[in-house]
Amino acid sequence: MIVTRFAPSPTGYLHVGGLRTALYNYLYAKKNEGKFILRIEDTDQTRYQEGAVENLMNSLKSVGIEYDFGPGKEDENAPYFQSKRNNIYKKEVDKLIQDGNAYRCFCTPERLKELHEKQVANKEDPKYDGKCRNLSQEESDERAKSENFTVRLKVPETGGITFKDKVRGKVKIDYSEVSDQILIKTDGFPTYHLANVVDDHYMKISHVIRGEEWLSSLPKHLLLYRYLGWKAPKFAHLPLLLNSDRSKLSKRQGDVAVEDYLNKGYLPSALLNFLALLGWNPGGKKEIFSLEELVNEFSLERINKSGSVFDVKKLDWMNGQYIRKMSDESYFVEAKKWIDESKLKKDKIHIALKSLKPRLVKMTDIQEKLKTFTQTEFEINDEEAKKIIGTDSTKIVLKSYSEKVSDLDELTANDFYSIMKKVQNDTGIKGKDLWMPIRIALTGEMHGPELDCIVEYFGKEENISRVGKFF
RNA sequence: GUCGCAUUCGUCUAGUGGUUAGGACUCAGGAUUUUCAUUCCUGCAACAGGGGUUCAAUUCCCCUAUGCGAUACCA
Repeated sequence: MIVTRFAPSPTGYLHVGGLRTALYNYLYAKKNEGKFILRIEDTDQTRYQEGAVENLMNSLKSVGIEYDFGPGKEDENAPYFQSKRNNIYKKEVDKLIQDGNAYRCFCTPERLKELHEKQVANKEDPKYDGKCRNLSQEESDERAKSENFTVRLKVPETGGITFKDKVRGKVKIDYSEVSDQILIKTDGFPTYHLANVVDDHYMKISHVIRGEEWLSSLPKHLLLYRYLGWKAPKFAHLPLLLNSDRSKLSKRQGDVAVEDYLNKGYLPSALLNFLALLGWNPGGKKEIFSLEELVNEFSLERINKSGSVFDVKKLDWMNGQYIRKMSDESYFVEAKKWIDESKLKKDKIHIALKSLKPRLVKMTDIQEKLKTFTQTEFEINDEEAKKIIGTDSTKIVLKSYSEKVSDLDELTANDFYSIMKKVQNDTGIKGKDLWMPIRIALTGEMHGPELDCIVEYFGKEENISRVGKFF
């Protein structure tokens, strides 16, 4: 049984990099008919943020990534908050200490800081010097009664470990590079390393798919599995998402929160598609994939090794593709979330919306572009437009147009073309000189949606009144 | 500093011991469109550098450079 998990710490919002990690875990589980778990890693009390968990879960939900087990979906492996699993960690740590694979450390933060500075100054590897490593059982027990202490992992002094990563292949790290990691903090909470290994074991995680920043600490994790007598899961370390200058994707250079992108009018499906292809691809020339297709195509073998730049331009393009690909019905539903319907003519709202469909990059663009239809007063700002609207030829066209529209009972897109034909015949004016005056008189702009949509939207009376102002 | 990982057009990427190194985004040009957008076509543009191995290396090995990550009582 394939079981994967996404294990974020609730420090604020869901990062797009986190979403990609979640997505890969989800895809791999679903592809193999396994389970996908959400676990909240909230062992650092100092970083706790009000509402962060809700925010995280909302973001996941709104992009359509659903977990099989996790907060609110408990099974026998619950709870899914690390802060509520302390008794489990305690038990395992006691075992580690008893077996001599971990030890209490009574060093103060001050001493540790001093040690670190000294090592850096001497150009030594900064790592714990092992002062408390060989304390006798009696001394350790005795001091534990009155002193604060942490618990450290006893890393072998010699040798090393070679492990296989599903993405990187063989990686070799010497134990001399690995410090005696703190497993339990003075406040009694476990560090990531311990909690992670213990939880992954008890939650029967088969594949750990996580960011590359964890690759270097894998020896510690593997050591824990060994000391605890557990079989380690398979590991896949993902390449990082980068800013355009190739630094780690950060808030300073643009949006990183999933909710920011959603609020800006990127469609969840487009965001997921885009993210999926950052660091993975199925090999063909196809680029647009539904979530279902991603599930079918996904494989760990095709994950790239190097970091990828998050290019918003490409996301923009992809979002546009998704908007255009939508059926009109679902597009209307989506579009209505982004507009103030009361400003539009109820019976003609779909005419306006549809004319905008090929013109949108993000759903938020719709508000601005709708102005063509909603504004009742406008000034002509474009110099060329001003020139065109003032010519005699324009006045002739508009007058003729107005007269012909007046003869109609109703003005539809179809009528519009036959009317324009007549205007052309009567005035002898054609091409740009014929069409542009109508557009400018109606909208004040040189550019915009298809004229027939605009004309039909406004209807007979408004066409006459708008055009009438210019001759 | 040390250790680890990485390196194909500006960006995302495909690919191979012998290829005109392919696609997508961006950009430029063109076609369609009464405008803009869409759509379509064309073009620009890459195997980090140096050594090996080999008849042949972008592809395999080593070194260098560069980038990133780790080196926390953060995850």
